[in-house]
Amino acid sequence: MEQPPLEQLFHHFEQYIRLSDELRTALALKLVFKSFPKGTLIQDANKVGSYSYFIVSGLARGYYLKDGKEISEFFPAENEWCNSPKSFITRRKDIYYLDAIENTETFCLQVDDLVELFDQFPEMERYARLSMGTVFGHLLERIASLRFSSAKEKYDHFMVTYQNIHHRIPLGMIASYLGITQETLSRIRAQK
Amino acid sequence: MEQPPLEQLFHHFEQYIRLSDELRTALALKLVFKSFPKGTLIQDANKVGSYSYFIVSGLARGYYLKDGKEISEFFPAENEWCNSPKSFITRRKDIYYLDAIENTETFCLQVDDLVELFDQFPEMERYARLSMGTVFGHLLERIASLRFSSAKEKYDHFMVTYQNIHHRIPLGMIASYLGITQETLSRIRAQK
DNA sequence: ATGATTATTTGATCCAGGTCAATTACTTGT
DNA sequence: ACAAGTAATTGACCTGGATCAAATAATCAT
Repeated sequence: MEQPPLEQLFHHFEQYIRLSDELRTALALKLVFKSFPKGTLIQDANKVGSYSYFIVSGLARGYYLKDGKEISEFFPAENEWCNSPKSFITRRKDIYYLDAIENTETFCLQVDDLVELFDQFPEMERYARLSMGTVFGHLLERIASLRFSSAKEKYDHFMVTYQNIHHRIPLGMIASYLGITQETLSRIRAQK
Repeated sequence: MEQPPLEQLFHHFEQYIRLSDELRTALALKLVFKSFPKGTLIQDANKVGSYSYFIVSGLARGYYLKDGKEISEFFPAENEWCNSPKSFITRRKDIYYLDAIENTETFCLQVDDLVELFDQFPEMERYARLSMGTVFGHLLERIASLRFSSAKEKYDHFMVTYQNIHHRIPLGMIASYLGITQETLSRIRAQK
């Protein structure tokens, strides 16, 4: 196997904080490189999600089951963390499954190790706060977009916010993400 | 005027971190007590929202305008922070207005002061990270609830998550929060 | 208290998008 | 390359909730 590209992850951190050599070393010791082939389950809703995965390459999906159907909720891609947020924070089970839409390479970090890092490196707290702020913004955007009245408006908004990766996500998943049926989405796409 | 009830705010902090005397003093110096009579604007979307308000008593509302109509987005109440999240973080204008649904008493904190606190007190970073986690969970809940199929389901979910304050929020605001018309909400309420 | 303003309810009509069903593309493994 | 499974499209029909309109109830200022 290749040398895992830790530099990519470090670069991500440095968008928020300056990484000391000590912190680099500590991170390198705790991160485990892990690959998920396309279609594989990354996180099972029946288990506590004690891991967070930094995606080096590939594309994942968070979803839950409603009336037996998979409802897609988010699509973490390269340079984003992928986890079951509530489960990771509260250390309890939550409703979210995660799976790999594409072959996905990740660095895996255990919640206990993260907590240790928080205790040892105050700048990690800062990183967490600032990067959460980014995700926070996305969530607010998402909430606003979900209330766009028409299916077309929702789809248009999706195409803008996910312009880099929308073509990598199957239609059915996009439909459930938008809260519309795939038939409707298919028709919206047709009439362009 | 009464002595502002700083203890209430300190108590809130202590749900996440232990407050040193130094941090208490620093907070006390930076927080400004401010009241908003019912109906008053707390934050104008045409200005950068450089303040965050900790609500001591009362009830507020975040909303934005869509096609000239007010769309309610969140209802911060006692012991919660009230701000225009994206504007506060990015220091740019955002779409959100905030107003007081009831007479509302707050402690006001300026973003620059908060940044100073982050630099001086690492435990403030931790507080921010942990309390953001709480709000994060609420947002995810909210996103899930917005996709409940029927208007009735959405309303039922609202009644559960806002069980303590739902009776204090006018029907029209609840309707826009749920993304349905007030007529529909009125009918749902009638048929119980 | 009283009129004026604002919020809520109730009724009638209509359409966007859901459901059900069948057909046509794509994938994927052998 | 082919069969089997999965994903996307297309068609016909129907319903939940939107819209428009008007009546009633609640709140507020004087």
